[in-house]
Amino acid sequence: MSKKESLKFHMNLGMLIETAFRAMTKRFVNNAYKSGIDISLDQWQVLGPVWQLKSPSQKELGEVCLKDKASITRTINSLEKKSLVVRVSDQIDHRIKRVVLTNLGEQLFYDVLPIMEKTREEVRGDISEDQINTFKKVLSKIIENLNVD
Amino acid sequence: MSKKESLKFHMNLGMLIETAFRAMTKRFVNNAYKSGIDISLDQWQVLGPVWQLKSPSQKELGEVCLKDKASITRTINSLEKKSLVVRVSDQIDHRIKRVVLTNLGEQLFYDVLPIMEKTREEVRGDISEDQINTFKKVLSKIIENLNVD
DNA sequence: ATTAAAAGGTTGCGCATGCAACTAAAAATA
DNA sequence: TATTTTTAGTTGCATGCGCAACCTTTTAAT
Repeated sequence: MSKKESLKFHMNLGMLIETAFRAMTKRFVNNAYKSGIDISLDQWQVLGPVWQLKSPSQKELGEVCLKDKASITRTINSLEKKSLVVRVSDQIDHRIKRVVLTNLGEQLFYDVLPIMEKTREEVRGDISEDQINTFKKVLSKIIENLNVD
Repeated sequence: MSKKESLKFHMNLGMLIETAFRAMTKRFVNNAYKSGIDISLDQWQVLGPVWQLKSPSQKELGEVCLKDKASITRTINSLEKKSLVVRVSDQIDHRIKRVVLTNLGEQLFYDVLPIMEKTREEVRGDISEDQINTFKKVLSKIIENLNVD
């Protein structure tokens, strides 16, 4: 067993999850970078739902992305700075700001899709469908276990 | 299916991992807090190895904890500020700083152990041993898939 | 022995998170 | 209608990560 493997062997569940998560994030950002696209994971996590939901409010985005409203505010700021989205005040309810994709944002969205897919394949590698399913089931179970609500 | 469940249903692998990881971290910190102990996950992740390795260098800590040396520096700063560890220059190699537990640090270590264990049990809930094993195997596989080295 | 290269740590920068306090607008209540 | 409560979003603060530049000490090369 190599030194690296031995280390991994001693990792507990928490460290394994953290390591896997960071590696996945890094790989995605890196794959995008190699395609000349500068986008962070959380920006992508927000951009997707903006495309999908068609000018959602920031609150809706927060719910779908499972993110703090403060985080949404800041991510939208970044996306706006890059001219990928714009904020539009809701005509009826002036508290609400709707987030709308620009042409540039839509373009980028379509450019990132295959990168996302490629990353997904790299992550899965040759892990069997069965194992992936159990894996997801366990993750959901863990989340459920920790959900007090 | 409740709204929350429906959301979870649509989460992809990455989001599941992220959510689970954050929930676990939060639960650990919270359990510690409820026992009157103020410690963050990463502080604990470093404190453990300090106890286990007996005055390791910061470099060694970084390797075991899978953390950036910059992160180690800052975490040690925090731990030192709390008087849980001290830095001691290596007598032979003056570049190296060894991290040593204080009595207070050792005390806290022993106090946190059962909290760690409790958190672990809460995370696992009634997930079967088999499923946990597959789960870990998949995580290791993912990490391996993304490890270029 | 002198110079060059490598190793251990620290610091600064950009970015992301969570929490709490705050503003403005809308809804509920009296 | 006037007042209170709730809701959507923003901002400030503390915390953590990763990367790159930097300092100091040690090791390697010539």
